[in-house]
Amino acid sequence: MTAPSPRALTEPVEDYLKAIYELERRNGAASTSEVALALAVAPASVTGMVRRLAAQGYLDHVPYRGVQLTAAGRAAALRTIRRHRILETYLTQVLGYPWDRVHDEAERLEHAASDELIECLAAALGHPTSDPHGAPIPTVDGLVDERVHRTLADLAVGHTARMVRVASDKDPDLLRYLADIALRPGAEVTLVARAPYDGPLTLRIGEAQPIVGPNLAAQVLVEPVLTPAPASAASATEPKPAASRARRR
Amino acid sequence: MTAPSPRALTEPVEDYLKAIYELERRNGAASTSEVALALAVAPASVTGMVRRLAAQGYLDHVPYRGVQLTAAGRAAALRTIRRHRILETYLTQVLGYPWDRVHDEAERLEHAASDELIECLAAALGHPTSDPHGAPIPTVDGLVDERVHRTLADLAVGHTARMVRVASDKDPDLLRYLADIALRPGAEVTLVARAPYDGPLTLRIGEAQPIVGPNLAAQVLVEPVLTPAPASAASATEPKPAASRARRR
DNA sequence: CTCGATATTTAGTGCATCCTAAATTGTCCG
DNA sequence: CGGACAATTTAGGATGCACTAAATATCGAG
Repeated sequence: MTAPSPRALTEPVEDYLKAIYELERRNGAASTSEVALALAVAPASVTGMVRRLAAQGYLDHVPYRGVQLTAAGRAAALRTIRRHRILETYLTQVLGYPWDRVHDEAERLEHAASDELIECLAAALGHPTSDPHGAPIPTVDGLVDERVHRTLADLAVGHTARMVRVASDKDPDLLRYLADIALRPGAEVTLVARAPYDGPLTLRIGEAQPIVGPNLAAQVLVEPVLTPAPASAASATEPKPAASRARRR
Repeated sequence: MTAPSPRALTEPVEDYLKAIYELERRNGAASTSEVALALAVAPASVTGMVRRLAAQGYLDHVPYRGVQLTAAGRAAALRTIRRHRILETYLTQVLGYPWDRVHDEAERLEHAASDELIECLAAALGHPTSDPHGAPIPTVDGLVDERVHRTLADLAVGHTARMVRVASDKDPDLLRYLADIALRPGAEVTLVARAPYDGPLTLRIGEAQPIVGPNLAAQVLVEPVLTPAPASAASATEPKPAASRARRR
């Protein structure tokens, strides 16, 4: 019981935890400025909030070094993510809500909907395990299959996936290139690096030289390849030993 | 254009406007302390908020005298009420959401849902004109049929209605009494007075002496009787000349 | 190993919203 | 008409969360 009350997180708090969770998952660590970028707030604001969240047991903060979610923080983040994805799924599948607005709508509703409503929607949907973008929906007790990534945008740095399809109408040049060199059935891409938040990615396709692509990552569908590289291969969230590129010392 | 931006009302602001609207409709006026009672905040807080809302053109405030919604304020209140009622209807009818929790859920969602989502839900429901409690749902352009009241709780002071049915399991004594003396088919009740917020009511049934009842008003279904008494009989919201018992001078 | 570029934190503020306690005003009764 | 009492407003704070500007720490280059 590090966290105080059961359902008393403010909207900003939920957003911070969610963003930190996502950064940790994708980059292995979350720095002040990355969080600031993700939430579109000033770095100094992040420092302040981080201090408070650390005091409340949602994360560990080593000044000038970075943050790590605690179990409580991860649980809170996952609950918010579950809400978000259930909502997106419901809005899309049941209400036929327009694609381009589903995300923002869910972003606002996720803070207002009760757990009860969310479970009600989940039931109506037949307890889906992934949202319309293919992202996994955490279970009620906070378990996610972290290995499921459906687009390049969801890949963690250092991980490899099998490219499945490139579906987009924008940026036809790069897409043609990708289709040419990479879409031999089952081609594999490895995410070498990524710009701070949702910027361009650096990819290695097969054994070729790494290339830098603009961010159409969300258009490239992939299927995960079990990478032995970075130690852990856990599917749950519990004891996840601070992934690949967190600097020790 | 008295109100500044289109969709930039905070949650507290929407709640204040909604409460003031409801008080104005039911009592003909809204005093600081009634608003405070309705929102469970200190009277001093109401004064402060009222000052701000008046400055922004949502209401007129005569210090020590009370508040009146402006057209802008009424429009904002009605939009929130529309959201609330559409949400309640959807939760109840489509999701089978438990009765006792619909209200609170809608209360939170109404501040987060976009107009677009609300219209989407309304369409899915076939554009209902009243919510599960029988309360009228304002239209998109802010029109309500103020004459529709389905329970005694919705009756304005001074108005008369025909009692239709008493449906409740609690307070059997009073109910039996009501059934005895008042439920001759088509008996009429007039609301003489009501306690500050949702407290007991004073009713006159037919020509009998007024009686004071505890608040089971929500259990007594009524059907409106057009009362000629208080001047206006408008069905819209626009030029509604400050109902019955607002003290002039 | 020192220096500078960059990341991070501290300091000092602002705004929205709430609170309590202390004036102030309005009303109504004798 | 003059209080007394209730309703209301003012004064003075507190909290959450954001911001800017000014320190300060870290890290990679030379």
